[in-house]
Parts: sequence; C-alpha cells; structure tokens
Amino acid sequence: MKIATFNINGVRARIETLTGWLSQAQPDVVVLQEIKTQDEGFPREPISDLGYNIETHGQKGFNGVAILSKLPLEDVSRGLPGDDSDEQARWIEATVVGQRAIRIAGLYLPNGNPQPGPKFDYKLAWMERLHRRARALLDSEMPVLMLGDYNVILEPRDAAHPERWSDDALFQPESRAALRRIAFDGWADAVRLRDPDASRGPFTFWDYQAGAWQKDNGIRIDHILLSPQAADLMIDLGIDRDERAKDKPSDHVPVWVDLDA
DNA sequence: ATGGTTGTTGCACAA
Repeated sequence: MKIATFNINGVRARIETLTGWLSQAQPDVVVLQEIKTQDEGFPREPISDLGYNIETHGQKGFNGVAILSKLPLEDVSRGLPGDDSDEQARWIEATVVGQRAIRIAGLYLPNGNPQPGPKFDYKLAWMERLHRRARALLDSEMPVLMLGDYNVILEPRDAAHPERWSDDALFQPESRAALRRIAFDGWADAVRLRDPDASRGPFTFWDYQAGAWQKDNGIRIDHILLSPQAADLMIDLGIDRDERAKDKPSDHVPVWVDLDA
C-alpha cells in the first residue's frame, strides 16, 4: 500500500498538477495540506474520476487538509483534539482497510512566523496537543502513519543553508525540541529509517523566491512518522523531487512510503 | 542586507 503526503498549496489552483501526479505515481492513499478551500469548493470530480474516495476538512482561504484513498475510508475524524476553540483546519484522521487496518493521520502544523509572537505561541501550543494525540495513537498499537507538513526543520542537515533559518519559527530550538519529544515516544522518521547517515538533505520544499529550486536551496519539513507496527511494514520510500521542476508546481513535493499491507 | 513568488481574497495577508 503506497501512502503519500503532499502540500498542494491550493487544490483549486493546482488541480491539474495534482491529477497529473496521481495518474503517474498511483498512490493508494494521499494526505493533502493547504487545500485552501472550504469543503464545498473542493474539486471532487477530477479526483474521484481517478478512483479515489475523498474526505476533506477545509477552511475558507487558508489551511485545510484532506485524505484521498482508493480503498474505503472508515472512522474519519476532523480537527486536532484538545482545544474546542481552535477553528483552524489542520488535522484529519481515517482508517484504511486493505489486507489490514492502517490508521492515517494527516496534519498541517502551524508555520509560526513571525517569532516571537502569538503565531509562534499557537504553533508550540498546537505541538503540545499533537504530542497528546500522538501518544494515544501509539497506545492503540495499530500500524499508524502520522504524516504531513510539520513546518519544522529538525536538524541542520535538513536545510541547504541552516544558518539562514536561525530566526525562523521552523528552526527555533523550541520547535525542534517539541518535535523531538513527540518522535522520541517511539515514532520512526521514514526518511531516516531508510538513510540514517545522509550529511545533507534530502529536501521536500523549495521557496518560490530567489531561485531556491534552481540553487537546490531546500529544506525538509514534510515528514512521515511511523508507529513501530507501521515501521515493521515499510518496504520502500520516495520523495518525488521531479514534481518541483514541472509547470505550476507546489513549493512542496510528495513524500511517500510503500507498506506491506 | 536585500529581494525575490504564489494563492486567495478583496484592495492585504499568509506562507
């Protein structure tokens, strides 16, 4: 079962980018971030025409997440638990039943810039709620994938020029420590599971500005975390870097794992 | 050190 994460940066503006990649990559399950539309504006038909079931958790203008799946989606839940007053659409969960049941959690973690400030405070508070939910998912002892745009550069090797991110919310010690605390409970970072010793990269995001793609000035912020039961099933992993060179690209590229499930 | 881009929305802001 091939499961991917893709920050599409506006699903209506980039529907052809998305369907082109879906047709070529043939993932079984995809979590999308930054759909930037309410549920009723989501372009369902071109995606369902490719054989996908669709569950959305949208918001007007910003944020918004979704799950696409060729297999049935069960027990869908929307919104990160822990703060009923939080109206930002950044979290969706569902169970995919193939040979076995896999729990999928798709997330769009707050950017947090500028820091310091209220947006950074919201990011750190959101990460504390994420930690609680992540622990509960591990406690389920199911195979779980928690994947999406984490908006955290975990280590210096996750940026082409880490020193340029020193004042950015994505690379603050507090953001990095919060993600380490979550992962340390037992999650495997799929990219590092496969290649623990890379000295630089691989990257998943290149800014639209200042020729970042042409200079390979990227960062790795789109992560796939695997519960132990899911890590045992991992067969393959990939980052579809070539998508960044195509027409009308997102600033992020898809990251995927293939599971024996 | 600065400026560089894109989507959605409404004539700015978020990334």
